[in-house]
Amino acid sequence: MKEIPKAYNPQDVEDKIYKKWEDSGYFNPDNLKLAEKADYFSISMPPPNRTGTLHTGHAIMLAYQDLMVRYNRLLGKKTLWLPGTDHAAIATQAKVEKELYKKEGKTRHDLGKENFLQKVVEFAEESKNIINKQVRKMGSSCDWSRERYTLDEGLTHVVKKAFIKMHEVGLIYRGDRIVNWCPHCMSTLSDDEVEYQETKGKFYTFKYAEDFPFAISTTRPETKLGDTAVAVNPKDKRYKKYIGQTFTINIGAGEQKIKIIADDSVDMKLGTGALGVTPAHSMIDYEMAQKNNLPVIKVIGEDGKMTALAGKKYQGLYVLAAREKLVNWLEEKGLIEKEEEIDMNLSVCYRCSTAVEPLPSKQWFIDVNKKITLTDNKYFQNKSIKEAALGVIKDREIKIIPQKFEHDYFRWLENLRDWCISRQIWFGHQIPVWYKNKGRLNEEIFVGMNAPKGKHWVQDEDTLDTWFSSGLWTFSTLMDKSFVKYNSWEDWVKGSKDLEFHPTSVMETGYDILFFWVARMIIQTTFMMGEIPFETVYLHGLVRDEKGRKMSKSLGNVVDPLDLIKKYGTDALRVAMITGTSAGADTRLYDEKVEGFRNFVNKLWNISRYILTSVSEIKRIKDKPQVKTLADEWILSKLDLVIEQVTKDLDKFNFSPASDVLRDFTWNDLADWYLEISKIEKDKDEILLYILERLLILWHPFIPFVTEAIWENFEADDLVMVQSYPKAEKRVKEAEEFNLIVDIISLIRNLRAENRIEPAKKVNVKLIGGKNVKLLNDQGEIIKGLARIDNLEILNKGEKPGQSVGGVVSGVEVYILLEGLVDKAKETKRLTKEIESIKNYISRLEKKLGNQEFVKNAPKEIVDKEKVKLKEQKEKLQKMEEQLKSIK
RNA sequence: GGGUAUAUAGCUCAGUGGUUAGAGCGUUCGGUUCACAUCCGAAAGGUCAAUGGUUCAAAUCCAUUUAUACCCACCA
Repeated sequence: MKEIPKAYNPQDVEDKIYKKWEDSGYFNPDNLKLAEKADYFSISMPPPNRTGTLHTGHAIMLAYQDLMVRYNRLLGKKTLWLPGTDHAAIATQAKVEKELYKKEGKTRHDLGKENFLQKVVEFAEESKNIINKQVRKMGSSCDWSRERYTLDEGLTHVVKKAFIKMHEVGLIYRGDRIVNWCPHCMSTLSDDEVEYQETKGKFYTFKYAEDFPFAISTTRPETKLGDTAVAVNPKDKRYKKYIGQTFTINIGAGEQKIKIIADDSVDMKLGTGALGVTPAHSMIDYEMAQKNNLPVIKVIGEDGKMTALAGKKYQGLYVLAAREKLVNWLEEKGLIEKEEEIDMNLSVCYRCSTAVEPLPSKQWFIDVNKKITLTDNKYFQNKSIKEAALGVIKDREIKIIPQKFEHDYFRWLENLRDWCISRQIWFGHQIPVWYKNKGRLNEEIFVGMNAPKGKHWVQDEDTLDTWFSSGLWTFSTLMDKSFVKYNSWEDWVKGSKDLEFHPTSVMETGYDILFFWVARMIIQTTFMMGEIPFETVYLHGLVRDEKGRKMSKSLGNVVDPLDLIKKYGTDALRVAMITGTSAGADTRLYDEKVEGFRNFVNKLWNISRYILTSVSEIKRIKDKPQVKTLADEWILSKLDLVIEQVTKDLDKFNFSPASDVLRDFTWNDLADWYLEISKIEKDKDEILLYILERLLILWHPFIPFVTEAIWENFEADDLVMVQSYPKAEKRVKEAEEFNLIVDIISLIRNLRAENRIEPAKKVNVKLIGGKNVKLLNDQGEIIKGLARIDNLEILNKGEKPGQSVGGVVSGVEVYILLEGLVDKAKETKRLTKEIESIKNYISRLEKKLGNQEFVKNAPKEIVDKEKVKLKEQKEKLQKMEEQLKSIK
């Protein structure tokens, strides 16, 4: 007999086990021994950013996905979990820039594009290695042979194809628009990359000039240097007479012509009810300017400083300095009427928290409203991107769990504006567009896979939004890495065997990137493939600290998943993150919680140790062993119920309840009760092994390491990760269960009588579904305190099932209410009560309807309604009576 | 400003119209050489946020209120 350590030590086994898994080749579906017509199950791993290390968000995602993947693999499906990483353009570049500045005091421009990119690539490679090591540490059973990277050759090729195809049908266009500009990253941002911070701001009310007829209000006086109009509400009597007039002012930028325009969107109550229109630096103002044909004057540059158009006095100043200077000047001139402190939301860059500057700029956009028709694509038959992406969720082709997020998804899409996809970043997919004579009148543009022939073609310097490539992730990763042998896109798609795993089965990710990523995958995949990217979206919540706060460096409450793994083991961390939470709900993670599951893992280890060391021979038990006592029958039927419940829960993505059920069975029923019995009633080897074997498989998706480590004791057999999932046997008849309980109670009495259990000690009666036996008097009221078995007269075995077990305590008649597994008594009682209640109701209804006066006088609808009710209740009654009969 | 959640034991959470509302942790008490102190047993602890309504029956459905969280918009 092999020595099994007293306590489970994850550190000793995890790496070894992972290596064993990886060496087995079973992460790769091609190596699974499968039934011929096996279904597939596939998940694309959301690629972690190559920006450093994994955090708890990654850990929870890996735990969920590995759980689903292992479960489906055990079910015998052709299972693929495809790993990879994301280059994360802005994020990665920003990180390297920060390091560079910290270490060498240099900017990317000091290094030059080539040298800088070299550094980024090195950093990204290093990050990848760290990340992949950590993904392994989490026990992820993903197929490393299929690992992909958003910047690898194949994917880059797909990205270009996507751009070109979208351009061809007119979805991608180049245009002048107001974009969100981050002066620090020196790049555009999409609307979703802008965040808001609550800040205190000053709300100034002033006149442009002494002779200007009224004052305007703003929080950003410096932008007023670029004003070309003042907008007022057309209903506003104060200003009606000025509409259409033009005034000339000079606040430092030279002569500015200000036209008074009317616009419904102006709030008459806010400030003076007059709004200075700065077309170049506000989205709304820009729209007004378009409507009214106003000039756009750009007074703030890409570097966040005032431009020449802002006037000599202000040129070159940062916006805040310019603001101060202008306000001082206005004060001197006595033009300021009011200065108020207000709370406002400042737009900031989601990467570097720099204030975002809206700027007019020429960029590439995806048109979300243009209707297009594509051959062989059912989603795009005179449909826009918006409509197609709405349709797949509305038609429930894609299911979102939890469903409440569908609402958010719809609202986001409905309000979606054209998506700006060009970024002024060096690291990423360079836009596949070449120019000749860029910016001149005779400019030529070429869009294609490679540079066109001929001289003087220069490729667009910009790169694509990182989400443009991630949006293609589910299918691009399944296409052959090498496309060289294919002549066309169609050939490539046809020749890529792995596309059999597409659409992927599940997309599991955090709800925080529903818009960023999930929505874009839907958009781009339906467009490129005429296929949905995934069938189900499972969204998990954010991981928070013990107090429910977001983890952040500044709060110092960041939990490193690796620390927890070191302390408690991967299994404990995994199950701690999944238990006690539901889809879309945030999870709190803290030491005590993980510790609790470490204790459980150790418990399972010891249960196994006990069984494996006490049986005479360790072997697999294929068929249900022979039942010798009622305790055997009980534990085996309980196991069946557990299998049934767990399977049902996992199929419905209810992970937490599944682990609860398993834990309850393992700890309360098996360890605390049945193992104790087995010490007295001998000859239970087969049953113990039978249960252990199945229990390990059931637990495996949750806690893969410890289950595999224990499984190693079944030496002759393959890994637990490729066993077949247990199926529930036919449920034993309820009467048997009933008798079983009675017998177990008898058993306890006998044990007492033989002095094998101390008579004074209260007996553990948790055997019944983990619940206590409670005593009721004949009124059905609880007699406080636990049933002392000593005081009970156990019923005869022949007692009719469906009734409580009765007895006498101190002269009072009592009933044991059997809860949990055997709930016949409970169910009977409940049904009887309900039936009585409904009967009562029915008789009242009948009486009412039998009353001629009521039928005559009451409105017809009410009478009809009552009739319908009566019918419904009668049906219900019948159902219940049948139910009651079936129980009896 | 618009929206979406959430509110159940000291804490973290189950409970998806039907008995007497549950679990884990924590607390208190008792035990423990014999698989496990990373253990075992027991107890205490609840106006199910408030109010009103629907229903034969409400923690559960509806409305209002209060509190909290998140998302979106606006930022004149």
